[in-house]
Amino acid sequence: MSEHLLTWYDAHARVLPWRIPPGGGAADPYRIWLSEVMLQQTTVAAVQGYFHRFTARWPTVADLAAAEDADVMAEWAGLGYYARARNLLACARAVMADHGGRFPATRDGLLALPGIGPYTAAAIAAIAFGEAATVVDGNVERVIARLRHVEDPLPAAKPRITRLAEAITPADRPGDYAQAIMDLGATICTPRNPACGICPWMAPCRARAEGIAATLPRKAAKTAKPLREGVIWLARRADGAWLVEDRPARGLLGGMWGWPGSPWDGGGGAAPLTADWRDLGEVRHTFSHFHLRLQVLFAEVPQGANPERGQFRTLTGRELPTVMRKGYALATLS
DNA sequence: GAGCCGTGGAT
DNA sequence: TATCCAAGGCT
Repeated sequence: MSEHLLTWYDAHARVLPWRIPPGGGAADPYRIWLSEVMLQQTTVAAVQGYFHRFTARWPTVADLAAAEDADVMAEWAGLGYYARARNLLACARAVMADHGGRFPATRDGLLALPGIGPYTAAAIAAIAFGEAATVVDGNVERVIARLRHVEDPLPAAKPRITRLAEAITPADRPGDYAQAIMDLGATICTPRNPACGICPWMAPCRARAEGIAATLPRKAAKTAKPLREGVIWLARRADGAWLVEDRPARGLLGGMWGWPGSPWDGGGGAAPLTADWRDLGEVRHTFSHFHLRLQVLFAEVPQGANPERGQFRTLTGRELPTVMRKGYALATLS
């Protein structure tokens, strides 16, 4: 069965910057690792530019390990899930300090590194090191649920789906097979309107036979996102610098810069300094688990301004996470 | 196991 | 406008 999928992949593999062609030569574990971390819960289109900028600025794992934290966080800004960037640095430094500058060549060895979980470890082991490790991402969950007619809802069905995926993972061409089954999910076996008519696995697919392919996999119902509200204060000094503060190292937007603000509980708060604050309106943003509405207050402040919190920094806006960029855009465009 | 953790594009 | 969801990991 895998032969059929690989034949399809040989003809339809997408060309991506971090990918080697089907049957191609040795992959660079650093580039595979970097791309896989960036691609966690993130689309190919969103990753492309970031991957180019990171590899141009830090061509090797040694370069990245030696980088300043703030530079890496600023380069990651806008891509989301910022714990990935913190773990990226921790992982690069662990590779240098504990592994002689080379990534572990096995799934189990990779799994011990920060930011590398079951999926990413299997992907690197298969693609960069030729280990017949089984990748189970969202694509594979969907493909296997349909192929093997798994009606139990996710995430409870994940262990069973993993076992079913392992049972059909071939020993031949592990890296190509891993990318092939994910490509199948991304381009043919899609969530809404799967193109079963041109699928290389149409014949063995049990959900297709039952006529319920598009309804699988089933998923547990999600809870509604609550609305949180707060205020942010954007102060621009006479020299053009902006008042920003370092957010706590962990948690939401951890390690990133942000505007001084109230707690996001609707209760208001105190401005970071006394000034003639002007109401610019509001910005809205949706995070993974809540909606946010922020009132934006803006003030021009003198060069000698002495705020109670934060530091004045020269900004382009691109160093900021997206929700903070929205405030910056409101202030600079008005 | 379940909640936390971003963002932008598609529908 | 609301929802889904994309090469998940950590606690």
